[in-house]
Amino acid sequence: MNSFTEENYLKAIFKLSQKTTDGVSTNAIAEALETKASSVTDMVKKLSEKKLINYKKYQGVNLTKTGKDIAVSIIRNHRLWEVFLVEKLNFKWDEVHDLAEDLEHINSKKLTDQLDAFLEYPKYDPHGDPIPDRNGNIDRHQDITLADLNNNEEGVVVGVKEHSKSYLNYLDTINLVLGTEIKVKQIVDFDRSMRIAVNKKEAVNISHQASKNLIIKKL
Amino acid sequence: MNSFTEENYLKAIFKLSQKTTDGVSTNAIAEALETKASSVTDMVKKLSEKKLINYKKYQGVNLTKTGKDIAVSIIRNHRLWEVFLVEKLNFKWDEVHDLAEDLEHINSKKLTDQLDAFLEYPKYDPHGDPIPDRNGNIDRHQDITLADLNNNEEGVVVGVKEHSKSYLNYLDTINLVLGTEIKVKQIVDFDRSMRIAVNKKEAVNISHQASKNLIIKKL
DNA sequence: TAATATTTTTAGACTAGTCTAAAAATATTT
DNA sequence: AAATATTTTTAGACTAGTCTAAAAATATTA
Repeated sequence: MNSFTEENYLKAIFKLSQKTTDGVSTNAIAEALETKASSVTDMVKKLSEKKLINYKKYQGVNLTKTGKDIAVSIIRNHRLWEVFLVEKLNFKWDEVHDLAEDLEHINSKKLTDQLDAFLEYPKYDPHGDPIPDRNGNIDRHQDITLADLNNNEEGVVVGVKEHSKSYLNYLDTINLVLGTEIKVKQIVDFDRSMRIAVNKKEAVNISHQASKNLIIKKL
Repeated sequence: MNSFTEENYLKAIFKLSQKTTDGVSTNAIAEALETKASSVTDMVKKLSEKKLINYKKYQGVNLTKTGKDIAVSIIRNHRLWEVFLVEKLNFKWDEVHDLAEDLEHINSKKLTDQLDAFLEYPKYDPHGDPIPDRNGNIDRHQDITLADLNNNEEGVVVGVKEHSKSYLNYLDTINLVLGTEIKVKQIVDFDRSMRIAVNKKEAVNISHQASKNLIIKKL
């Protein structure tokens, strides 16, 4: 059995290793977990002992098969709980992250699989992130963002790349949720902000900072 | 915020204080939590510092108002999660304790209350234990057990006093679940075992050990 | 009430995880 | 390639929670 702390390290390493080809650096882990590099070194030695990661001094780390399986199953838990909270308990999409962060560590294959069935095998969580299936397969969807669209192109919101409360809340206020249809009306050269039509109705202005974090499926 | 460990101490102290008029002893807590008396002394000092219990050396402890509120809310969580697991995720009543033991520490008033609503405000958990309401009121039901019934008396199973997997599982095998009707057919003087009719059908034999842990409402 | 048994507390040590400060290794710049 | 900057590791200390062994307090028995 692994502690919550160990599990959080594995999850962070997994997510960081998605973004890079070679080993995940000590500093990157430290930043992700808001801890110090020296603490990371200590933990990384421990996880290496347990054969959950491969580690050579100064070389960064990579997950082993076992380590990756654990990380993915925690992510599966996290996303399923988020669906539960939103669909069944009426939480908003900006309220569920912290709770799911706790719930994800409840360690029971049976619980996870029964929850999955109860929710009718959802494919995506409330932020559009794909939910790994019980074998750990993740349906990686492509990364076109609103910022990649050209003038007059249309798309549907399928996810977000930024999960902060403030961002999600802002999207809510301008009626951008999963499934919303968007058409680009104007791209402002100066600051790369966009004027967009939301669900064929009102045209709102959205900053580049905001548009580049909105994952879109082109229509 | 309190650690899981602190919460488990509060819960144990609460349950022990139900069974006694005066202070809960160090040894009793140690036994309940399967730890050593010296560890209990340490923790008891800490909880006393935090004003969650009253403690005077060698005198045993009692919960303060705040400590009691915390303990009750954890018990509320525990029992609501048990209902969820059994009603919604198809767990058996002998499978839910350990999971609920983890889930009970997820600390969110909103989560608890939404779960309560989702489950339609259940009054009892799958073992017949009363669920405290959101104000912490517990509907203490009386303690008549099957062992208290006389010959030819009838009752309905409303709970159990023993929560071990093996006991619950045994009850299942002889079709004794919540709501089962029982009639006492014979009381064996020698070992105080009973011959009982279950749901007006088959007559089975049940030991005193087993009958005294079955909470009954007389008919 | 004196002797003995039991319970509780104290003292000091251990583990997991964290930190700061300094040393060692690696990377970057000139 | 030498000098400098950055990253990573080490060394040693701290906290929460636990333990063993011994001392102190309380309870029981004769």
